[in-house]
Amino acid sequence: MTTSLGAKIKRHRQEKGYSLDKLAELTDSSKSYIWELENHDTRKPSGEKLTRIAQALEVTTDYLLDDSEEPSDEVLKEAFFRKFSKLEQEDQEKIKQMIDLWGKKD
Amino acid sequence: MTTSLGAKIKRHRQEKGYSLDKLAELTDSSKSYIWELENHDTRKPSGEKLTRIAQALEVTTDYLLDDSEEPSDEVLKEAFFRKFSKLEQEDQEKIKQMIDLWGKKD
DNA sequence: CTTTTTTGTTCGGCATACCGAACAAGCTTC
DNA sequence: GAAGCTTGTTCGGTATGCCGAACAAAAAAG
Repeated sequence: MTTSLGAKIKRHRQEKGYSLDKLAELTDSSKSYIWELENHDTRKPSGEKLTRIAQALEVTTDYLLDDSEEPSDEVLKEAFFRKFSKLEQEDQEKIKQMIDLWGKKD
Repeated sequence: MTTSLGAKIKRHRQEKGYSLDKLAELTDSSKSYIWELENHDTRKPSGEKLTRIAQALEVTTDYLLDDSEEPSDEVLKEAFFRKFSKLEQEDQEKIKQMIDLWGKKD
């Protein structure tokens, strides 16, 4: 049961309640192109577009490209981590400390 | 200190001792295109090409695309991740929310 | 209902991703 | 030196990524 790139984009976009326009805006794309991606499986977006879309939908590029994979916890976690990487160093440190703290409680 | 996509490909290709031809073969590309990627920073490879290249060079697509990241960060990611995954679901959610919040400030 | 706003769809066209093949510039080995 | 490899470079062409803007459908407001 293969799930195409287009179907994945559509599913995650709708799960997030985004219109074509909204997702286009979030990814610096045109809504017509987003529509083409969803409905014509022949399209091969550039790495840049793909990462923008993956970020907006909070999944990984690898997940989007792989025809068979289901959105597992791993995928969501990785997408989450990408956000973390974008934070300022200082804030990253705070989060790390928190994780250390929580990790020790029982 | 930004490192462009082209520079990264070239560096990792040479570190692995691959010729243009060899990398092209590994990624189902033409060597002329690989050369263009390395030497013309205007190029924006498709998601498919990008993942093939990332696989051949044993790096991540995110690393290739992000202008600032250093390869050693990859190791840090994994360590951070392992800790995070050990937290209880509830605590993971809290961390997520915090990251979302901090990510939005500018 | 009619009008307005939001959403999805189609289409023509410019820019560029990507290729094959030819050309150059090193090498080795004779 | 020349002949033969192996690398890197250039270039013309085709396919397609991606856009804007117009059109259609549906939903919300009046």
